[in-house]
Amino acid sequence: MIDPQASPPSLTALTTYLLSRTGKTARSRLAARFAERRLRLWHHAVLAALSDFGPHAQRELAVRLAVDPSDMAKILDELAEDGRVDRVRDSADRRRVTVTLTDAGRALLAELDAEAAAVQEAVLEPLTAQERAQLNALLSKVFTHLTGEA
Amino acid sequence: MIDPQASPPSLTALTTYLLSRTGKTARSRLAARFAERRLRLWHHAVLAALSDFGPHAQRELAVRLAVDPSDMAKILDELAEDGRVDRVRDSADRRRVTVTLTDAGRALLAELDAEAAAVQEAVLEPLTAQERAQLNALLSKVFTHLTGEA
DNA sequence: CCGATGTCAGATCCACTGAAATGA
DNA sequence: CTCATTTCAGTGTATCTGACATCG
Repeated sequence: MIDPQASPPSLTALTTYLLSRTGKTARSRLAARFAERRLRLWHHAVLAALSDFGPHAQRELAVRLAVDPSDMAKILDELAEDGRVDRVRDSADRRRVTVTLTDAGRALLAELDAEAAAVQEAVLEPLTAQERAQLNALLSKVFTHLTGEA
Repeated sequence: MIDPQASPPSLTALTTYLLSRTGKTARSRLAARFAERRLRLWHHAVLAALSDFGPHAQRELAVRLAVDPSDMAKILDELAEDGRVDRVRDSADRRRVTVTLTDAGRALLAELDAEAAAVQEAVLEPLTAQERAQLNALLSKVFTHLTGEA
């Protein structure tokens, strides 16, 4: 019986193929966990951005995360509904809305970070600590290259 | 002026986040090239599997590539329409269809392989040959782990 | 059982509205 | 001061894809 899982060698020889496949698996595993909370990966990204960089105008958030502004509005709707973020109309420029992380948002972020760490642990399980550090360094180089050139 | 591209550090510290992002970029770049030929990534995967392993029953192809059998039918429709594969009814078991790569299919595969190599070169550009080998080895470990456990 | 067709949900993208600021 | 233009948040929609389900 042939192993039905065996991928074509000419594809697995491609580093970008491995990158796509493993990345997709990691992504979908985390998405499945978030879905149990009725959340998506963007919710995590938004909370992380607010935590790392402080309050944002809504549009800045969209630009920073490379999300369509219209989609950002929906994401923030959902977060605001559960009290994870505050949306405050700017008094100087009344078109703008400043988005702030609430305590409940910080609490949620901590939980989502833990989920992400758990998924990462499962995905990188066969690697030693040193190998994980290597992998992270290599991917960082590639990531910086890709985001910087655009 | 704040760099609008800067991703949240708490996300870029996650190896799985880097995996997802770089994998998605690589995937979508290649998909964009294929789209100019009115092809998708699955077409490449199917041709590669046929080239690596020889003729398949349609269902084996679907299992091997982890594609839903109903979706495999559509992919093969499109490849057969352009004469890239032959679908032959098995004379012994007339329910089964054996899929074979044609010469035109082999020619297309060579072109798609070249496209994939070009995208990979662009993505991995900042890495030395040694680093690329390291990255491939690490990802192979992770990939084998992920596909083997499921 | 196998292949084919159809349906559904999710994500991305794009066009548009209304309010508010800006500048000629 | 007025009018055209631009920017912003928010709504709605078109499209594409992948997963699923039903039919022959």
